[in-house]
Amino acid sequence: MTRQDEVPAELRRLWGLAGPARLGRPAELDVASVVTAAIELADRDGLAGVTLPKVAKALGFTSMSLYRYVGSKDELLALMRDAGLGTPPLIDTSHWRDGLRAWADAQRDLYARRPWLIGIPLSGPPSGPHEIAWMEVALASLAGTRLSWPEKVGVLGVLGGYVRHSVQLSREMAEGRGEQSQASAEREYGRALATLVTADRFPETAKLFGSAVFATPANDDYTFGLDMILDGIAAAAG
Amino acid sequence: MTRQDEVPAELRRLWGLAGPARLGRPAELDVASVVTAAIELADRDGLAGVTLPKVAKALGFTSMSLYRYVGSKDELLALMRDAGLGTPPLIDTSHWRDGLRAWADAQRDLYARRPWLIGIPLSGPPSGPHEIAWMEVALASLAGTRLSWPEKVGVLGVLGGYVRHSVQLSREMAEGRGEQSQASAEREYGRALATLVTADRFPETAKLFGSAVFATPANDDYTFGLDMILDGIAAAAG
DNA sequence: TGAGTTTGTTTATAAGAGAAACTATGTCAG
DNA sequence: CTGACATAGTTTCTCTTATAAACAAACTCA
Repeated sequence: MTRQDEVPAELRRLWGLAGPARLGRPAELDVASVVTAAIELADRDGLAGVTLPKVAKALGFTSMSLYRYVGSKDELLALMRDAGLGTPPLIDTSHWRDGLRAWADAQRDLYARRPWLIGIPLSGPPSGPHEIAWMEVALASLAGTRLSWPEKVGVLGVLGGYVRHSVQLSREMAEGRGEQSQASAEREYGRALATLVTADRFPETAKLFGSAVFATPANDDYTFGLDMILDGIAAAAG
Repeated sequence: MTRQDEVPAELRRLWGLAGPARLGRPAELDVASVVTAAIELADRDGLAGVTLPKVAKALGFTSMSLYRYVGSKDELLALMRDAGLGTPPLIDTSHWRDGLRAWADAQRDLYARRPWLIGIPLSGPPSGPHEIAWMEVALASLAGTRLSWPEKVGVLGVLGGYVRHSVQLSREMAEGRGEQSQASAEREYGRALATLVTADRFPETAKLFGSAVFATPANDDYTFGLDMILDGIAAAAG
């Protein structure tokens, strides 16, 4: 029955256990509105565009009013993260490999849609309802395997970390090819770098730079890496 | 011969291609001193302790003087990252699996010694001399395999991302067990969370939370995950 | 109706990033 | 040897941000 007392305020806000106080001046705002406004800002201007003053202005209030709802900016980020994750899609978890692949793909799509999610440093174990819902799907996929709990956690870490990392990387590369002016700057940067990475000091890397890897679409790389990890899991989980 | 002209200033600073100007007032500082001072601060106070005013004070100069050497704070962070990586240890790269494992372990040690390295968001492809030296070691390990260049890059991404992620995670857990007062707070937090993660909504996660995973040392998990990834690479690389 | 409570605002502080103008100190050409 | 020029470091200034403290406004309930 989750007694609402004894639950830290931070968790209560994460799980939406607010319950409007019936004493005192009635609230015009609530946590959800604040978080939604912040997310809209992040969707438009990226994480750097999210500041308490800006969120407040978007809502038509002063910065300080937000502190009645979020405690600190870091907490706002945590709330944004959980709300931004949203409810995971329905995934068939009867076969661990297909389940995990679908899970990874869904996360990838999500990160592509909300790049700023990656920018929020995850501090602490998963604790928001959506975060845990995602975790539940992955754990459900692994339920049939003979992995121990710590091993399952390890698998989640590898897989989740990979998706994050992969999206972040392909994002950076895409930015490089973004605008015309920046593209040429990036090209020049690459050429200058190539002159510094000489074959005598860095033989393999020099070969790599000579192979025009950084021009290929990163989609195949993602699939390759994912399969690699799934193979690794297969070796451990049977 | 790496013509120093045409190389962007940022790269020139990263690679130490300064060459003291022989015209005008002689410099009392240089990039290396600034970066060293910043790293000392980071080693002591973490990344949050690194601000331009503080670095400048540590050197006995004003904040603004630093801009003669680093361009922006982000660039300072990039310089710190490369310098903080340092030269990779000598690693036997004749067998890819042993080579990669040693590479991963070395990175792990490094991150343990300089946790703030993980906090610096890596923006853009590897471009500093040390960063590239590390990459060279990993690529050298993979030289004997039949992987394509994009596949090799994929392997590096998975492995490097995993080490980062793993260290970051174990670090967070260690912080949780840090001080006495915080430990109890953390415990209470965990108990409260456990009441929210009910078996009806999150059956697998509830079981996980009931298994006291978060008390185990994370070292085994690291080895497990690493082996898993190496197995995956083996499946792809022969 | 007034005490207690909650909300939003005002005001203030402290910090940081960075721009612009200025001063100090050197080289070199004549 | 002197002035033009270039480079270094400083001073001063402007924004922007997070957040604390005190306060005013709005509501409930005894």
